[in-house]
Amino acid sequence: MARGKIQIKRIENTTNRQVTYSKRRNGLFKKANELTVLCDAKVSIIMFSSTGKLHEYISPSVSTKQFFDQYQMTVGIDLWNSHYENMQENLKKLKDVNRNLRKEIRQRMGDCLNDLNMEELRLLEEEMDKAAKAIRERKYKVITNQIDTQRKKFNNEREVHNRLLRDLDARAEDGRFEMMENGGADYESVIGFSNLGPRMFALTLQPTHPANNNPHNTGQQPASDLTTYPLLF
Amino acid sequence: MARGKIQIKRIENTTNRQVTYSKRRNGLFKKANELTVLCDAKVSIIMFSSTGKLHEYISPSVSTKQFFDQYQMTVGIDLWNSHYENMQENLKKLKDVNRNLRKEIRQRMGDCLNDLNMEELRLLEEEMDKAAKAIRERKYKVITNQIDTQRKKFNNEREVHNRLLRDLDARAEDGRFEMMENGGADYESVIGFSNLGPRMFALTLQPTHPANNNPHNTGQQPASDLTTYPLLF
DNA sequence: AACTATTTATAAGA
DNA sequence: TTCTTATAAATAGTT
Repeated sequence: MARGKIQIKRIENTTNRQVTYSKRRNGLFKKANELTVLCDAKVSIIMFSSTGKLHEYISPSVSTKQFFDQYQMTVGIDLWNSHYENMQENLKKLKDVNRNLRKEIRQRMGDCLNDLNMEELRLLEEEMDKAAKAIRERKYKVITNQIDTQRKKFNNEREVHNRLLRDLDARAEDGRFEMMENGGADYESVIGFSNLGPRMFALTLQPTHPANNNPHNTGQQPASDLTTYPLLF
Repeated sequence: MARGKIQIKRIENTTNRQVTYSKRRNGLFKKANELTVLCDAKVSIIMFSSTGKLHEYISPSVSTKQFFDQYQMTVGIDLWNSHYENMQENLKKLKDVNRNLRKEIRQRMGDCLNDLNMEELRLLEEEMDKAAKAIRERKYKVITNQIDTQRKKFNNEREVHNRLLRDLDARAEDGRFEMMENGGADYESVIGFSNLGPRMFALTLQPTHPANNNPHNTGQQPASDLTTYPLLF
């Protein structure tokens, strides 16, 4: 446009091309800015040189993102929706799977049986029976474990108790000897005390089955269950 | 820039501003296009007028989305990351819910019972019993519906059959009279035919219970169920 | 980068 | 809106 007209076609000389790019880019940005000011417009220019270098002009008081957002709103198309199409697809699939799982649960709870045919109902019933059996077995196992724990705890306590009683007994014997040496002053009380030991001992050891006397177990399961304990340990 | 220099500041006259916007916009786009061709560059111009109108220039052979993508890559910031993160969060939540649903189903199938405590097991068993009952009831209803349908079908067929037999019988009677008049030429075949009617009739009507002779029902349910049909209709 | 002859853009008017 | 045109601005080629 000066010192000779030029054809509007790719400039083959690289240096020349880059110089022109630089000059005209500045010209473009200057014009854009003038337009912004004169006409109260918002302008965004983004350009990549042939070497891939980025240059950008944007009217003051606007961000690139705001520009994109406004652009999308105006055009009415979500440009980066395609980015998320895959994800959106996944999301949809998951929701579907979810819905089906919920339906299956409802069927296993006895609802929504209307769209099952005879064969499906039969299979479901079979599965339910099998599952119920497994659940009962598991419940039984949990019970027996609890009982086992209690039994061990009780055995341990009994052991301690026995030892204490034996100690007590021994001391009572010693006490009797002491009393005899001292005369009958506190005799009665000592007799009472010494007799208490063996009686308690008998009471505590009498039950041959440990669980019968365990307060933690009483009421937790029916009496008939107790007869099976020996088989379980 | 002609017929007098102007100040680069907002043009207050609206018409004037809009005219200038239009003229300069064309100028900008022309320059952008020249730049594209001359320097082998990619240029995107998006502008909004003060009235909100959108105008866009983009170098040929590039889409706006490609431009945005390249812009993001070059700038190194994902402008729509927040979109993405939100979606990812949703995806994760759905997967979690999904996992829990699957677990619940497994529990209702009798697996994965280990992390249920006594009370949970008890509740589950109760639910299973209730569900099993509902399923059995539904199954029963489906059976009775099937039987009802078959019964109606059979009744209809029997009705048609009876009518056919009556017609046949009547015709056979006429035929016999005709034969007697004609002499014994085709006598045997006519006798055979005429006898077939009543015999078929007897065979078909003999069973007092319709379902017993219905081929669609045989094998679908045990014989004992058949005795209940009269109660169901 | 700076210069400058020339082309191009455009403000104002029609 | 478009055309015209005088003039401002941009810029190709040169230094």
